[in-house]
Amino acid sequence: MGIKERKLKHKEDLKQHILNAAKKLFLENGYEATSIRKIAAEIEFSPTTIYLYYKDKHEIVHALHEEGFKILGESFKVLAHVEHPFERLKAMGRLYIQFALANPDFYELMFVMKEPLEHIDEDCGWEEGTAAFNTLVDTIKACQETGYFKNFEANVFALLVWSTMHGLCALKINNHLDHMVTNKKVLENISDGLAHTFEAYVQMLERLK
Amino acid sequence: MGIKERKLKHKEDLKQHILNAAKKLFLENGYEATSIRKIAAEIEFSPTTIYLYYKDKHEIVHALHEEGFKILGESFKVLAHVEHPFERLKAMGRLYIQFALANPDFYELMFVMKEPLEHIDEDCGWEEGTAAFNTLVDTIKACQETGYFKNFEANVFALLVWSTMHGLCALKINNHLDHMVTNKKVLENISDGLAHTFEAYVQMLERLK
DNA sequence: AAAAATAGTTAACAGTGTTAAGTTATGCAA
DNA sequence: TTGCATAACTTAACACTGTTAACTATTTTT
Repeated sequence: MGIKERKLKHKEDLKQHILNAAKKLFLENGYEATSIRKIAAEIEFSPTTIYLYYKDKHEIVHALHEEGFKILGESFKVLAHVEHPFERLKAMGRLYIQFALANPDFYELMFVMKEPLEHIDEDCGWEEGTAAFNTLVDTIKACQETGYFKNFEANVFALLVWSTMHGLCALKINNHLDHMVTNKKVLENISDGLAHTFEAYVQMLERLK
Repeated sequence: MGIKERKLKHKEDLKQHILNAAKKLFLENGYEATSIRKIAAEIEFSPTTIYLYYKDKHEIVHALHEEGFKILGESFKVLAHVEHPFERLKAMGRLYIQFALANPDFYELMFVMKEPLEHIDEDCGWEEGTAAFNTLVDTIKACQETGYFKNFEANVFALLVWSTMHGLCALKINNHLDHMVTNKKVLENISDGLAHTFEAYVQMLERLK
């Protein structure tokens, strides 16, 4: 009983097993409560065993961060079926917010925390993020071809759009919006859902035709 | 020598003394390296003494977070001398970025981390943040009176502006922009300085007249 | 002078990431 | 089959973290 069937034949299996346990704890209890020791307990191995498969905690959290991008990428797949560029951009924004609200811990790992990116493959770049950003740039460019955002450099404009979305999501997730709702009437509708604010943003972008 | 002149007559003095030590360590070595024990060592007191003046670490980091708002508020004072609302809005943005880049650790404490806001005065609200946001709202309203941002609810629009600025600063500070500069030509100018991107944003806002 | 309140300390608990050294089991050559 | 090297895993420890209970020494009040 205590010592379970740990006949995971290949190394890769256990490596994945560790990651799954980490993911489970991460989703259930958040980042804070996901320690090496708890991951070890979850898979019924000694804490040090984990270091045979992952260099350090950074590497685990980086792997989780990649998992997050898989989830986001998966939800972005539907965008291929949205013909009109601006509609695609809007849908992208909605999916982004949706992802952030549904997976706040993953969002933090992917876009807020610096831990996953530091000490991991020296200045090798941030592939996942760059890829996601490039699809945004492409969409912006497509929008420009239909008359939107004229006279803007696509990359810079994409960064602005992303920043707005990220700022919105980050402030919401870190409770900075909710903590501001003392002025009851003033900000009530804002932090209710981001949907309302997002629609105003769309309206704003629409004026840039 | 070892036991220095610890004749800080009043309690408040030592409380401030602790905060100054915390601030020093915080500025020198960042948040990670600012532990209760190190603060205690800095002021040559026992770690537990700190708990006689601050309930827990949250309270200290909250006090630091307030210090940050004092610095930002100080730099915002010059805005009173900027007559034209839109010019004032632009100046505000520049000062915000300037503050974020000059005091990244404070910025993180004030707008990124949730630690300073949780477990501190239950749902009592975020006075500092709310106050700062209100001055933004006022400026937006003033802009609207001179023809800008018509048909937008001031609060919502202010949140959008803040989100963009925050997104930009947060991504920059957390190195998410720099880690994306693998596509050398594409993003070179972007993460160089935020100034360029900010100017594009101003240009964008100007079109909403 | 005795009692009470104040200020600060030591020692400990329970937790963290991480590493060096030791153990056990596995597979392979002689 | 025996002997041995290597891989897989564990135990014990280090140096930290925030935090608390219990203790001491000093000052103030009665």
